Amino acid sequence: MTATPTPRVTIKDVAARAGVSKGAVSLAFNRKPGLSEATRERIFRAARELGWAPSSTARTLAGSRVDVVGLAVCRPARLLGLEPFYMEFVSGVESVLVERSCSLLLRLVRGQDEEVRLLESWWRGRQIGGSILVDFRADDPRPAAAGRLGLPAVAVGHPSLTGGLTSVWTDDATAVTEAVRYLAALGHRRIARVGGAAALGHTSIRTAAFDEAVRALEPPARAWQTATDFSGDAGARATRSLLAAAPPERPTAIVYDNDIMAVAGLSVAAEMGLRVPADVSLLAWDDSQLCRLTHPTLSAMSHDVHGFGADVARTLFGVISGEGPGSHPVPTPVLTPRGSTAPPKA
Amino acid sequence: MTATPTPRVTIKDVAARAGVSKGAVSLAFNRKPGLSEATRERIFRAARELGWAPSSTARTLAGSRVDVVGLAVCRPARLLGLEPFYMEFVSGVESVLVERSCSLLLRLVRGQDEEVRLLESWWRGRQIGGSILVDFRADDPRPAAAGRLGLPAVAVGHPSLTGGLTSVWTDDATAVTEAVRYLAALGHRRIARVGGAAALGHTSIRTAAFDEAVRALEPPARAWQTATDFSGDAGARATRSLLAAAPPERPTAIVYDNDIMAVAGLSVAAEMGLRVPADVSLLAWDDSQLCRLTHPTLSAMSHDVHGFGADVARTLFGVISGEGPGSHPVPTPVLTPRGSTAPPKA
DNA sequence: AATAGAGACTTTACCGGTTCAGTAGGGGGT
DNA sequence: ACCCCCTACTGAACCGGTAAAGTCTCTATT
Repeated sequence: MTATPTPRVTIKDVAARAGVSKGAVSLAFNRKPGLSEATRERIFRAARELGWAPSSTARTLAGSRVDVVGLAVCRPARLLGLEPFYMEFVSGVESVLVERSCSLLLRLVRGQDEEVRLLESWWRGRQIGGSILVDFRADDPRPAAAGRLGLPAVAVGHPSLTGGLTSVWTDDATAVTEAVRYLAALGHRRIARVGGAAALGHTSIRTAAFDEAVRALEPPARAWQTATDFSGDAGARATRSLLAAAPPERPTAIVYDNDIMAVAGLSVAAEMGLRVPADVSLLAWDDSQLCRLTHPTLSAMSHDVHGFGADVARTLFGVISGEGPGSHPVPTPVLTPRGSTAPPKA
Repeated sequence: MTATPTPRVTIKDVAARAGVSKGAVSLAFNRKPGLSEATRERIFRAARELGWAPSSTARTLAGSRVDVVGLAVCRPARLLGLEPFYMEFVSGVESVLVERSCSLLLRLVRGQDEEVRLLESWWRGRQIGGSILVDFRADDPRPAAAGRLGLPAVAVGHPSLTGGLTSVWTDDATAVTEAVRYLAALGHRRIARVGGAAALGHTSIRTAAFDEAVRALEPPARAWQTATDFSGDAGARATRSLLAAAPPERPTAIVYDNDIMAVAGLSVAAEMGLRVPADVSLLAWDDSQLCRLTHPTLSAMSHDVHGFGADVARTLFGVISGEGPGSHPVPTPVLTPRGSTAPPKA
């Protein structure tokens, strides 16, 4: 990409116009001491008149801050497009970045190794000042890589998964437990869960919590769990196989790990001639607008994904400015009952 | 954001290890003539051994290419998250950027003025080498801004909207016409369209084409059109009001401008006790996985959004490397009939 | 034998900032 | 009147590359 002969205005022009050296302009724009109020004012006026803003490229090269935050996402593109989660998360992140005139460098990667290489090259090339890490797996290589590089990073995921990195997480275990208790309280004793990708850490956490929660029920209940790839198709397949059994062997309630799968489940139930919620109750996760667009509307474990993204970004700025590792829980998803859950019909 | 005392390896280290000057290293890495094959090889080996890659920041500052592409999106975050379109589009763009080791700088903005300011600051600060422009409106200020700045840009939208910029577009008019003819061929004579945001250029194009297509029908048909904000809620409201009328005044087929609204419409029909497609046919746009997850499945005007994004990115590289303005149509969306369209019941 | 020209590098001057060691000028203390 | 210190600012080096001009060595030409 070649440059165009646009007459660039640089710090030198501003300095000349204000009648000072470029060092002075730099001091002014970085709010550092050593300038009189009058000079400072003059410099800002000159900059305003010329429409100048410091070049972040030059700043970066000169060794100060890097005002770009990296986000590598490793999921097949088609899935990504569908999951309302990501875009909303990104918009939350953005909302905080904008306040600090930072930008988001986004990259879709195909695997964790690629992601590690990317982070390394971003960081070593000073392209980013820090990074957000999502979708943790067991034995994730990223915390070690971040540590080795000294890359400021925030991990989105439970501390048990994020290898000592500063983490921001929702308490999935508690949420799963709440979901199970809610369904049990409605009278359900045959409860299934259509989980997300088995390789993801938070899926394991939810799986364990679900088992635990069902085991704790009194009177005892029957449980089913499957893993999927989060896609609607997988959700549909899982639902079909769950609902294919005759009534005593068929769950009366199904919990899904995202809302796409729940939507798919709803349609499978309809296709099989089962009424929701009379014959089977459905409970979605990651409540997005989608859950209110179906008929019946979907009950969901909902949380504020936008706010979540914002929290993550804020936390990252903390890490960048030197805060030690920490663990930041965000509010647990709350149960939002709608039309898809009800007591099982006798 | 402060730098960490990571021992950076720079071009100097590579030069020293290969026993040449840094100029030589630069020549080698930019595949420029003037080096013997042996030296070139030695340099690459040294770089590989040290794990060095040129710093894109320094490169940018030195005045050569900027390997970042900008994309500012102006839509409310909640909507964005829902529209499968964007993430899929972005993933298509990425797929081409990755091949050329470029990155995507993404920013959500709240208005066109903000976007113009952003583009200006990105470009003047040499943060981007070019930009993708989406969501054109009437009298859009962006083509003029891009022209004034000399910013290489590709406009996603019909040439009539994009003010002389190189454009990549789908032929919405033809697609709308095809949709109308298809419904008419099924026997529908009362056809409604739930359009997108009225301010967007492609919405006007579709609106005009719809009018035109309906007028051309023989025997004559009755038509309705509304504008929305693309949200599911708006789609639901529009559908409700369309279906509230008694049969002779009620459309027997509805076309939606995206799939979210079609899903919402489907649920409204169910809620009102109308059968799809027996009582009313529904046709979605921007076919995503969502359309196959409902019951009945949604017929849709589908196109390859991922490929569209890739085309846009490729075109942008063309513009960046100096190609003059051009107009690049991509394949027209094709009708994909599924379960939500059928002849109206007598 | 002198000269030109090409090939293979090296040197050097930027790019647009930051940073830090100076330095000029003014006020206070003795 | 002299020294010292503080404030306010300047100048130059540097960040990690690129690019244009310069140097040196060889070979081909006249």
